[in-house]
Amino acid sequence: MSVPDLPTMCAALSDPTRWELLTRLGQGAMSASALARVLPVSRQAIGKHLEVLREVGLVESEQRGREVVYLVVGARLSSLARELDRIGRSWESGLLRIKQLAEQPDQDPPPLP
Amino acid sequence: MSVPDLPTMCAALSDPTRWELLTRLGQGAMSASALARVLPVSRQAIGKHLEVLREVGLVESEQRGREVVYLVVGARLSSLARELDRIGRSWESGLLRIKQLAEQPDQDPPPLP
DNA sequence: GTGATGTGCAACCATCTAGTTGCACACCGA
DNA sequence: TCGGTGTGCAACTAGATGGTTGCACATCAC
Repeated sequence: MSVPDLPTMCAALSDPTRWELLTRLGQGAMSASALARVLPVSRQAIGKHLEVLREVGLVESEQRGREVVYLVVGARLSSLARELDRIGRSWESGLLRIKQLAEQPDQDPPPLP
Repeated sequence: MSVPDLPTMCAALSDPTRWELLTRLGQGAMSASALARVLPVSRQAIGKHLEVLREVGLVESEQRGREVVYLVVGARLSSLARELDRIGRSWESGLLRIKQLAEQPDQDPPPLP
C-alpha cells in the first residue's frame, strides 16, 4: 500500500459504518462474517468497507484457518492525527502572523532598495 | 453549530478541492470569488465547499464591505487531531491487552465464586 | 461423505455529491 | 447614473458510493 493522501485517508473515515467496524475491531480481531452477524449490514458490504480500510492501512488482514480476520491499526490513526495537528498549528500561526501585521499600522515600512 | 461527529468532520476533509481551499485560506482570508479566480472551479461550487467547511467549524465567514471573506480555523483541525490520536491509542492498548492475555496460556484462571 | 459455514466475485440499484449554467439582485466607484 | 463585481438561489447532470442479491467454491466438523 502506498501512503494515501490526506483526502483519501479522511474519506475512509467519513462513513459511520466503517467507524462501527473500526470500533468493534478495536476490541479484538474479527472476520467479515462475524462482523456481519452483529451489524445490520450484509457480509458483502462489510467486505467492501474492510477493503477500503485496508487500502489506507487502518486495518490489516490475517488468514486464520479458513477465515480471514481483520485487525485495527491504531498507530495509523495516530500518525494521521499527528499530521492533522501539524497542519492545524501551521494555519493558526499563519493567521497570527497576519493579524500581527494588521495591528501594526504604518509602522516600520520596508525600505525600497 | 453543534459539534459534528467524527464521520461528518472527516467527510468534510475527504475532498481534495476543499483541502485546496483550506490551504489557500491558511495563507490569509479570501472571498469565494477571489478563490474562484485562482482555482479551476466555479464560484458557486466553491461556495458550496465553503458552506460544508463552515458547518463543521473548519472555516468562519466574515462580512467585509460587500464581500464575504472566509478564515480557516486551525484549532478545529487540531482538536479533531487530538480526538483521533486518543482513539488510535485506545485501539493499540486494547490490542496489546488482548495479545498479553493470549500469551498467558492456562495461567492463573479466575476462580468461580 | 455431507452439511454448514466462510470467502470471492459479479451484477444491479438508489442515493449522494461535486460540478455546471443561468439568472436576479446588491453595492461600489468613476 | 451606469458598468463592473460580488453574492444568493435554483435546476440540472455525470459519476461515485453504499447497499443489496445471487452464485460458485473452499474448508471445517461430525
